[in-house]
Amino acid sequence: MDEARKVFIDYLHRQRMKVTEPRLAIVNAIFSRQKFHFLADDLLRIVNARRREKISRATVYRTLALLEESGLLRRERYGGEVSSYEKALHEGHHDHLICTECGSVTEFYSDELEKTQRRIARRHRFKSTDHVLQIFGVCEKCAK
Amino acid sequence: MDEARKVFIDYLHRQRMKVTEPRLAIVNAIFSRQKFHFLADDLLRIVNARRREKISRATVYRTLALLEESGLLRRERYGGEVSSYEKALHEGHHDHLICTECGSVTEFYSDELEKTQRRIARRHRFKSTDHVLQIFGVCEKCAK
DNA sequence: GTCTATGCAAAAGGTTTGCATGGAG
DNA sequence: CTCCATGCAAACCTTTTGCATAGAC
Repeated sequence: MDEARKVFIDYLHRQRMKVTEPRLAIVNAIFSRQKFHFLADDLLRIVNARRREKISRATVYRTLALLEESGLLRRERYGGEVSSYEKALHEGHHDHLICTECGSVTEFYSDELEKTQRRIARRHRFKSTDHVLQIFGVCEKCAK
Repeated sequence: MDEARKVFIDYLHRQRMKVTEPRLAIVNAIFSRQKFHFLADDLLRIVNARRREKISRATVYRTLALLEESGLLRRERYGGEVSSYEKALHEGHHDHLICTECGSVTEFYSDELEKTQRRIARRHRFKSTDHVLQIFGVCEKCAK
C-alpha cells in the first residue's frame, strides 16, 4: 500500500521528523505484505532479509512507535508476553476470532455487537471510546 | 473469603503440595480484600506490609501460578506490560469497562452480548470456547 | 527423615535508552 | 551546518529459574 507510505511521510513532515531510508524500508515491509498482524521480531527479520546494511532492533522499535502514533498501526497484547502489531489503515473497527490451535486471527465486524456495547456503556454511564473483543476458540481448519 | 482459602488448601492436598505459611498469607491477602483486580507487584507490597519475615517476589509469583492453576485466579494482560490478576471465585463470566483515566475496572455481564457473540462465531464456523471483551473509556467519576 | 517450598541472586526475554556518529534538511 | 536518526551495547522491568537451605508431612 502506497497509501500508508504517504500517510507516514505526511506525519513525519508534520512532526518535523526526517524521512529516512530505514523508516521507509520498515513501512514498506509492513504494508507491502498482506498480513494484518505481526510481531516486532518477525518484522525485524523480514525487513532485514535482503539487506546488506541491517536495520537495528532499536530502530525497528522506534519506528513502530512512530507508526502507532501516526495511527497506522495498533499495538496489542493477546495474553502472551510479546506485543503484536496490527495494521490500522484498513480502518473500520473490527474484532478478532483467535484460534488457540494455530494462532490464526480472523477479523470480523458486527454492527449489532457495536450497538449492544454502546447500550451497555450507556447503562453504566461510561463514556466508551474504544474496545477490544477477542473470541478464543478453534477455527474451522483446526476443528477437522 | 474463607471459601477461597478452603479451595486452595484442598487443591494443595490433591496435588500433594504443602500448605505453608507464605502460601496462606498470600491467599489471605488477596481474598480478604475486596478488590477484584491487582498486580503482582502490588500484592507483594501488600502482603509484606506488616511482616517481619518478608515473602520473596519469587514465592509470590509461584503462588500466583498455583492460584491460577487451582482456578482461583485468572491472569490477564490489558494492553500494558504487566499482568494483572483477577479473582475468579465470584464466577460467572463477565466483561470489563476499563477507565483510561483512573484505571478502574467495572465488571458487567450481558446475556445479549453473549448471544450475539455465539451467533458471530457460528457464522464463521468458529468453535468459540471463551472470550475477552474490554470496553475502554472514561468512567462516570472521571467524566465530571 | 524425606522431599517440597523458600529466598536469593542471577537469568531470561521483550523493549527502551544513552551516547557517539552518520546523514537528512 | 545543524539536529535528528541510527547502531550498539547497556539498561530496564517483569517474570522465571537454579541452587542451597529451611520446614511441612
